[in-house]
Amino acid sequence: MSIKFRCDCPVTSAIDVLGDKWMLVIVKQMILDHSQTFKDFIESSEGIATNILSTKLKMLEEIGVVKKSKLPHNKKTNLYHLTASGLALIPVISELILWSDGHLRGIHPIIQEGEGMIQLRSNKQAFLQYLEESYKKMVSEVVNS
Amino acid sequence: MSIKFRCDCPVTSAIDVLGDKWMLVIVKQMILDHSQTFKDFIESSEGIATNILSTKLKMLEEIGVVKKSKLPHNKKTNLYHLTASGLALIPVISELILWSDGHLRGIHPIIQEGEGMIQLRSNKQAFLQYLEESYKKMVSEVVNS
DNA sequence: TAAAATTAATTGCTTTTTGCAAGTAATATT
DNA sequence: AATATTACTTGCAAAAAGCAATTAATTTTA
Repeated sequence: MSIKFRCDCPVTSAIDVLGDKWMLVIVKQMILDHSQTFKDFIESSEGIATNILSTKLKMLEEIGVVKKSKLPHNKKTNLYHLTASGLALIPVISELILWSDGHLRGIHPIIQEGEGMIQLRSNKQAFLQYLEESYKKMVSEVVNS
Repeated sequence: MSIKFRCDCPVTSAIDVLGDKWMLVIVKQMILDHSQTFKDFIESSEGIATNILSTKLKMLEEIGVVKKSKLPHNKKTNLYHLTASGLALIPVISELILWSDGHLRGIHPIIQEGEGMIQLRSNKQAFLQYLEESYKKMVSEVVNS
């Protein structure tokens, strides 16, 4: 099924493909938690259902954010990794973290204040680079095994 | 109706309140188009239905992103303006523009390349400041009339 | 000042999306 | 060979989104 775009606005178009309850959450799990298998996503704290995960991973592939692969010796486990387009969502994810940190605590006080958030606050650019590099390193380690 | 948060992750929490087809589109219309009345939002190119606009404006108020007001001499027209929390979404909106610009043209070639996008590419920080200042100026001009 | 138009909604109904529970099929482990 | 794991699919229920029509208050115009 092809994607329906409402208009030519870049913001609206991004929301047409990523604006639902799950697409960016899955991308976040990849960037921050290094989730890469179906099981990894299922086990994370948001509790996505298997049918929805299956659908959303296909959509992420379709829009070019995620690439599916397998390791040569394992015919069962699929690996889902971010493409360049997926890695380019790191700044979007980071700005959402900063916004929640600054403006959502009033109505949702338990938002975590992890090491990542502290680093992001003090040096955004360095943190963006760290996320990208550590993700790429993880992928290369998994693929060379 | 109170908001349901899935967990303590700042990204997921932001998506719990803003992650649907309309919330950030409405915020975008305020930031980029200076939409402020019910009619302004209805007339913009995304074509939101009146019942959905009504619901979403209430949600934006509830989470503190928007404030509703009236001018003293006009009892009919409501004005919807961004709060500090709403203005703090400018970086999120800007990163969505940059991502669409760089990674969505392959599947959606008609994405506009306006003056704003060119400025955003060449000097992000200056453009963020310009958006905030011009929005604040618009509000103050409307309120002093 | 009465009629028409505008603004900001609400209501009823249909379609689409999301979510749950159960089941399945292939592969891997014990 | 039996059991467990991974990655799904299917059927059904609930929630959200969307359309069309209506409403009520206010403002404009004739």
